[in-house]
Amino acid sequence: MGRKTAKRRKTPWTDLDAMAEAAECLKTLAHPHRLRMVQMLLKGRYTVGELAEACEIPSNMASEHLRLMQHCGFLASEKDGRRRYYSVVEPHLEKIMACVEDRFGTPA
Amino acid sequence: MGRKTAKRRKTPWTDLDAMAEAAECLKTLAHPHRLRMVQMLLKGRYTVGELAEACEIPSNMASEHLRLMQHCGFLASEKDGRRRYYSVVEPHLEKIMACVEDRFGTPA
DNA sequence: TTGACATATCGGGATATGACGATATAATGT
DNA sequence: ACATTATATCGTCATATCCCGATATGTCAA
Repeated sequence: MGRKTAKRRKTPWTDLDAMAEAAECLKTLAHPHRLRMVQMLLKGRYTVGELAEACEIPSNMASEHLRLMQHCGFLASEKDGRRRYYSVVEPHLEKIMACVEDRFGTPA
Repeated sequence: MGRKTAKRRKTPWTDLDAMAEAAECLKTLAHPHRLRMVQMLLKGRYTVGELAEACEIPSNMASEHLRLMQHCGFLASEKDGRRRYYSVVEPHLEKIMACVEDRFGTPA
């Protein structure tokens, strides 16, 4: 008798569709201002304006970066009056940022 | 007397130049075929042709991807006759790929 | 030397991304 | 109601990236 129900895979590697999803997410992360935003948001909640100031960019651009990161599941946001607070919801970001800090320098 | 030699930093975050370098590296990684190549190379040495076949792309494109990854310090290569073997030299790739596999699916 | 193979490089064309100004929406204070 | 603040969206331009065909380089085998 042959193998029962075990699926046969052509290669032992993660399939290319999943790799394409992963690439999308990594591409979203791969931007200096977005990296700083994630680094900050891993430590606490911040508004668009606070993140914009820390990145030295106008707030409309910060808003756009945050929209991208929310869209790919990294962040969530919550309104408070006329401000909007963003925070991290993707748990893997912590490990990835730890790698980045280990390789490219930890703050202070 | 004040603090001795401790450097004062404007922000507690990794500076934006370092983030820009990190972003460059992440951007290089953020491609489905390059992700698969790294996944394979973390398990052993492969030639351009083997990597190209596994990614279902022509070998000239594989060569280009490998050149990019070598240029940013991820890979090294070694010639053997008319073939060229690539391998991983950046130690952080293992952890990052572990994150990717954890989030987007481990092979088999 | 000739031909086949493995890899690398070059040039172009389509598409994606980033930055920016202008404008829009929404909440607050007077 | 009106002005102000905080955030979001839109259109555009410059640039970067991706994919591909064509071609070049280097190596081996006959």
